[in-house]
Amino acid sequence: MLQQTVSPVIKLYSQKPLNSENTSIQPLAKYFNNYFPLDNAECDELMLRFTERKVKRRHFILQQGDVCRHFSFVVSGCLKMYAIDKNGKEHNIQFAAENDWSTDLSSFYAEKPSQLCIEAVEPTILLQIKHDDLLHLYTGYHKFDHNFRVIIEQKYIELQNRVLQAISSSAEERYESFLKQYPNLANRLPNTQIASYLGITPEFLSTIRKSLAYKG
Amino acid sequence: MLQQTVSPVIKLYSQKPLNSENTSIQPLAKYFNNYFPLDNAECDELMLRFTERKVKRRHFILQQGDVCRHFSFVVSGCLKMYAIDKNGKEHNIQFAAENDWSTDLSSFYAEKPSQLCIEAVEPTILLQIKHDDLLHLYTGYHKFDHNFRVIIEQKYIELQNRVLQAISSSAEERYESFLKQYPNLANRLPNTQIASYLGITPEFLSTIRKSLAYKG
DNA sequence: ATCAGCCAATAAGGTATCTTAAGAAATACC
DNA sequence: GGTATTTCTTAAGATACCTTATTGGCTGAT
Repeated sequence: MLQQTVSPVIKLYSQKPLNSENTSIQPLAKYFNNYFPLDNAECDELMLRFTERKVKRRHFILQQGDVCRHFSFVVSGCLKMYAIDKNGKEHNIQFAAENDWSTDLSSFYAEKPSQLCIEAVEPTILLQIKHDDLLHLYTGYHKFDHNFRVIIEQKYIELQNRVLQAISSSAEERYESFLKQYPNLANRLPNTQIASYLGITPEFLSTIRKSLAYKG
Repeated sequence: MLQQTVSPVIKLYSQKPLNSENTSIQPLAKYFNNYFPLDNAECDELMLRFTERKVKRRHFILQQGDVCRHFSFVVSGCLKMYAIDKNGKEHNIQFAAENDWSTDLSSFYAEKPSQLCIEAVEPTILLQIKHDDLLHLYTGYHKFDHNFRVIIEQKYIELQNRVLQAISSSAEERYESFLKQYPNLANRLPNTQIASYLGITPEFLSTIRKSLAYKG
C-alpha cells in the first residue's frame, strides 16, 4: 500500500551483549518497578534476553519492507516511527523518548514485512529484545504478560485520546494539547517533525505558532 | 474538560446472572478459542464472573461523569463510545459489534469519573465483568493476562492505523477505507454516525458519497 | 572555517471541509 | 398502519488548511 519513492541508505549501528557486570539493564529494571517489580530471576532474564544498542541520529531501527525483529526500550535519546505515503511524504505515528517503547507490533508478532520506518531523531541508547526471547518471557513468567498488558493498556488510552483529538479538534488545539502533554518533546523536536505528528504542514504550524504568540 | 449541554435521560436495562444451565457464556468462551483456549476451570470462572445484559437501542452503558464499572463483551448488536465537546457535539471514538469489547479503560481501571459515553446503537446483548472480578481473573490465571494482552495489542494496532489515516489521508480516503475494513458496520450504521467516527460533518460525507457514486 | 543541507518563517492563491438552512426520504415507535 | 423523528441530500458562503516559492538562519560534516 505505502510505497517509498527513493531507496534509503541503510546505516549500521553498534551492538553489545549484556552480562552481570554490565549495569545497562538498570533503567529497564527500574522502569518495571512502576508495575509489578521484578524478582532476581526475572531481572536475570532481562539481562539474558535484552541487548544494548547505540544508534546515531538519523540511523534506522526499522526500514519499510523489513520485518521488525526487535521490541525496543529507549534508555536515552528519541525515536520516531512513521509511514511514507504514495507521494513520498513522511507521517509520524509515534515518538518514543526515555522510558518508552517502540516497535511495529503488527510486523513484530506476525514476522511480516513492515510498512513503517523507525529512525533515531537523536543519538539514542536502546535495550532490545527479539521475538522468540519475548515470547519466552511471556510463556515462562506470568508477570511479564501482566506488566506488558498494563503497559499497552496505558499506551492504548494515549492513542485513543489522540484519535479523539484528531476527529474533534482544530490543528491549533491539537498543537496546544501536544505542548501541554509533551513539553519535553516539544523542546527537543524540530517543528517539521511535530507538524508531521499532528497531521499538518510545517507552514501551517508556523502560522499557528505566530497566532499563539500574539494571543499569549 | 468535555461538557454536556443537556442532562441526558438515564435509561435502565435488564440484567441476568449466569449459571451452569445457562449457555449465554458460550459466545465468549468460543471467542477465547481464537487465543489460548480456556480449560474447564477457566470457563467456570467466566460463568461466575460475567453477567448477561440486554440493552435497548439508545440506552446507555456509560454516561459522562459516571465511573465506568464494566468491561463489556458484545454478543450481538452494536455499541458506540463517544465524547461530547464544548459545543455539545458527539465524536465517535469507537464502535463495538459482535465479538468486540467496549469500556473506558481509563475510567475502568482508575475507578474515576469518565469523560465518555457508551450507548447502544442497536438492541444489544452484552456479557459484562466488573473491575474486581476482572482483577481476580488476571491475578489467578496467567492465561487471562496473556489473552487480554494479545487482544489489546490487536486493538492497539487497529487504533494506530486509524491515527495514521487521520494524519495522512483525506476524508474521502478515510471513508473508502472504513467501507473496506468494516463493510458490515457500514451497512448497519446511519451515515451521521460514520461521519462522526471519521471526524467530518454528515453534509460533507454526503458530498463524498455522491462523488464516489459518479466515479463508480 | 566553509559549505551543503536542514529548518523556520512568510505570503499568495488554491482546495478541502464546515456552517447554516431547508426540503425530501427513510425509519422507529406506538 | 400512521405519525413523529431521524436521516439524507443539496447548495451557498465561510474558514481551515494546503501548495508553491522564496528568504535567511542554523547545523553538521569535512
